[in-house]
Amino acid sequence: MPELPEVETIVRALAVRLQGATVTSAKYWPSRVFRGVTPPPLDGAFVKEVRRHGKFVLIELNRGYLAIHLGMTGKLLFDVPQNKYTRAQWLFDGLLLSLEDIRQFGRVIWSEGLPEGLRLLGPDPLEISSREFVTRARSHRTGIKSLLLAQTFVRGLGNIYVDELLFRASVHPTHSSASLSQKQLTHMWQEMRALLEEAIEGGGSSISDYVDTAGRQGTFQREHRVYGRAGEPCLACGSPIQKITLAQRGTHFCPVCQKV
DNA sequence: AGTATGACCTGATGGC
DNA sequence: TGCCATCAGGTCATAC
Repeated sequence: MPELPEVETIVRALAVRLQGATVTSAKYWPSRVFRGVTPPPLDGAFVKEVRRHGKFVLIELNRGYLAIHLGMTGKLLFDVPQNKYTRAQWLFDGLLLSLEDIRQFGRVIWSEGLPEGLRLLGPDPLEISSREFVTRARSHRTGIKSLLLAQTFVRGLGNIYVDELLFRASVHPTHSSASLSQKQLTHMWQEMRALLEEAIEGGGSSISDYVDTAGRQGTFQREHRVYGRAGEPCLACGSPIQKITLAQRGTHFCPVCQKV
């Protein structure tokens, strides 16, 4: 479900309410999200900082790091009662935070240092320089869509925003990354920043599951130009948006505006 | 290094 | 109403 803009929206809300708070209690229900390793109770630990690391919500406590990945259907919600999809609950000075995850593709990682799985990710799309983006992209010879989806290339993009980005950059999803010109990649870098900033501004995209910590939907789905618009006219040229399967992911693009 | 495929989970939707 | 297939904001692991 959530990609960079959705996680950023969640993290901003968490930061406001959790900064400096103390964990009163923590409860974990057995589920796949822990991958066999349940975090310790954490009673008395306090929150130093909450930030986003790619698609991970990272809660830095004085004793270590709680990293939460929401997978496809994960939600972090304030003040909701426990239900059959509740995987964890934390009480922060009387404020209840619940992790719900229907499909259990999400993950909760506890580590005293920054978890290795996070350290191995590529640079943040909002922090990478244009030069580095161009250099890195040209050092691979895979298709541009699969490269942008690889969290080791840049951390935080997912299926929606990659499709939207490639449309804005007028690049076909299967175009080889190595053979994109410097000009094309620089343009893509600019569009990437603009897209993500607009999406954060809109509170992310809600297609089916995504809601913020207050249970509210995002609004950026209204601005999608190709994602979920198969068969509808391209907003630039009018030809029908095409949907194909690439790397088992639904891929939306305009066959006229996005040439190989 | 790349790509292709299936696995992991549960629910919603559409066709018959 | 029921059954079946397909699809879904994401990784992983394995095999060529």
